[in-house]
Amino acid sequence: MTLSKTFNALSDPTRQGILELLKKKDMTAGEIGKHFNITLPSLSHHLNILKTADLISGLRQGQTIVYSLNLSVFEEVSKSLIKFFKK
Amino acid sequence: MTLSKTFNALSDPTRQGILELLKKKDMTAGEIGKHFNITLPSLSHHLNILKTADLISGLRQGQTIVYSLNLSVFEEVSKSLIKFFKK
DNA sequence: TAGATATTTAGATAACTGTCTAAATATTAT
DNA sequence: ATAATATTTAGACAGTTATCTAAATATCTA
Repeated sequence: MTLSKTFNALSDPTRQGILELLKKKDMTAGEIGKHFNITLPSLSHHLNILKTADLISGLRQGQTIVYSLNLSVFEEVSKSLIKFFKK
Repeated sequence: MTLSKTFNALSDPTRQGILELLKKKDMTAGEIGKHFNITLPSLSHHLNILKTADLISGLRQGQTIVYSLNLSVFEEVSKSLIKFFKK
């Protein structure tokens, strides 16, 4: 995953909001959706971008899909950013 | 400046390249342009986005405009990012 | 097997973005 | 003043993106 892709995934307010929510706890798509004024298909689109950037994972549990942060990737991205800014 | 705006400014490979160059030394638009296969107007567009995001400054010195990193803003953004990822 | 619930996929559309060429502006030198 | 150099601004265009509605898929329950 390139740094550009990651920055792009992070550059949308809705996606940032999704990540902020998932920092607190894992949530289903429906639960996440209640926090934004967009339709579920639009939300699904954002979830897919975050998944493609490897920032989150979705795990089906019965009828719902539970989303969670990929903490290790988060850590890695954080390090890349610090490196980018500090060097 | 919002974090979204900053991420957006950072999400383009050309703009990342410009920042990498300016980390080394201040440069004029023309000097920067030599490192990329885009026209000067396109480059100017990217410089403007970085300026709007407050990541760089341009100072006219006679016939040329010398661009430099806004180091304090860079520092600040770096801290915001760390906070975003760590909390 | 139906029906209900949760989520995604498909397809359309308006807005945004990166790029270009041509023209404009600013400065310097003759 | 005129010409040359450096950079930006204006306007157009193709590709991408965020959004929507409608339909499809997956799971659970009766």
